[in-house]
Amino acid sequence: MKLAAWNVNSLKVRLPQLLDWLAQARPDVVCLQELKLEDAKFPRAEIEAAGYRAAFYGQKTYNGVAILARSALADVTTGMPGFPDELKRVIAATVGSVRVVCVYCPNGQAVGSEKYAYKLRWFAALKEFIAGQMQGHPELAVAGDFNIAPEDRDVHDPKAWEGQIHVSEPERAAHRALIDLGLADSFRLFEQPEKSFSWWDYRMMGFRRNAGLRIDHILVSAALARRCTSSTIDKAPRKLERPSDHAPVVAEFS
DNA sequence: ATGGCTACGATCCGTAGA
Repeated sequence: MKLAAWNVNSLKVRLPQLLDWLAQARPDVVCLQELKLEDAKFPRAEIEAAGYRAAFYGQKTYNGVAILARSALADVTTGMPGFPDELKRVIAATVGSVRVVCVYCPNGQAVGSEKYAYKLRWFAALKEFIAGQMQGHPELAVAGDFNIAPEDRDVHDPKAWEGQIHVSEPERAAHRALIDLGLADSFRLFEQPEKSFSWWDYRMMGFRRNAGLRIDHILVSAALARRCTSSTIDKAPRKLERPSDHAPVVAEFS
């Protein structure tokens, strides 16, 4: 099974790139973030014509998540129980024996801001939600845009970013709390090139300078980690005209 | 000098992202 996560930064704008990428990469399951469209405008026909079923949870302008799969999506849930949120950030579904949780974690804007406090509250709720999901689902993946670079090696310029949003210690502690539930960062199960990132700023020629962050992750339970045969970042779509600022991350399982 | 793009929905600028 090939599982991917991609923040497309507007599904409307990126749909042609997504369809091309699905045809080339042929993932079995794809977690999408930042659809930026309401459910009535979800391009269901195009996605189905590409061979995928879809569960989606969208909203206008901001946020919005979806799970695409070549086989059936069962037990679809949206949001997190116990954490009412108007922002559409979480959708989960079972594909085969694997529970897939697709997340678009809050950005946080700036350390100390109201949005930062919301980000930390949100991650506390995510930890509880995932702990619950793990109860009934030994094979579990949490995939998406976490908006946290877990370690300095996930940051192009750790000095410049020190203490900033995406790398601050409370954010990294929130990420570690997920790992401590018994999840593994699939990317770090394997030897990886130095300076591997999944997001690059549109400004300042960020991609050309490889001035990026690794903030998109596929976290896997122990049972799934044992089956994981690769975990990579596909930079090809970031090189296209009018790209998303995020690249897809991809993990394969035996 | 702390912004520089991009997307969006509102107008030709503000909000948000990361």
